[in-house]
Amino acid sequence: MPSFDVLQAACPSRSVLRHLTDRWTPMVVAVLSDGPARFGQIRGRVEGVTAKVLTETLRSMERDGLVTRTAQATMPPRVDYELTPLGRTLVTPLAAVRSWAEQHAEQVLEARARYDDTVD
Amino acid sequence: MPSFDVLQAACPSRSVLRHLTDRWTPMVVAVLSDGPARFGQIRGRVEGVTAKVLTETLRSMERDGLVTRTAQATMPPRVDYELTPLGRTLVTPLAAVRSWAEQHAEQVLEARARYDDTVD
DNA sequence: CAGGATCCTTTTTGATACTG
DNA sequence: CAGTATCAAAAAGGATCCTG
Repeated sequence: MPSFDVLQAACPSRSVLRHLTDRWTPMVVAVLSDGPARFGQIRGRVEGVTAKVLTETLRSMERDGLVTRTAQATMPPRVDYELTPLGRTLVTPLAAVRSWAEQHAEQVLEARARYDDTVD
Repeated sequence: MPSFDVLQAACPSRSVLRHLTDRWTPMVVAVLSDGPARFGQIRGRVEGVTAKVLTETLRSMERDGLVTRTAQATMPPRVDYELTPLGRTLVTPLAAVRSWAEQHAEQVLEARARYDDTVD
């Protein structure tokens, strides 16, 4: 079995890492970790995403095998998204990073203020 | 104490998360987790970064209080970077994501192939 | 060696209007 | 409702040349 290494330029794991760290991916995973959700529900919880970008994010996640998309051709339409088993293995790692951001935001903000203060 | 939530548009933790998921940040953290390193060493291990972008990444990390920068005004100059205590708390979470990317790259690649195959 | 300064290309993200 | 299509803006990233 090949060993993947993100430090290597040509390693495919880089494109995987890239997607995981897309702007909205960690948030979408956070929302879907609570269970399946409809497009509009996701959009409502992830403040600030536009429909277009959310669609792109979900499409990319679907392509990578992280979520499933179930559409019902009713009127109005209803589309449900759900994490796949693979996607679920991502919940913990991404939650850790997201949680780090929330729990250390204060310290980072202070560090920035200090840095910007030292006008050197 | 305020509660930070990345799902909220105006929450400062979003900009923190944004930086953590910058293209090169997880890789730089991975390299520095082995101990302090010089600019050139980091650049050598993180394949593909240009000096300009690596400088920007390190500067941003320094501003956020994640690394320290120690310059020696010798000729040629020597600059060492090292994770701060705060930066060190980031090693595990980021390593988990990076590790996920490496360990599931194969599955993701397969999922992509399947998706692209289904030309629907 | 470690960068700063410029210029430029690519990638992402967003605003808006429209549709099955 | 859940998108798509277009257009525009911004941001990130990169190539190249220069310097203490």
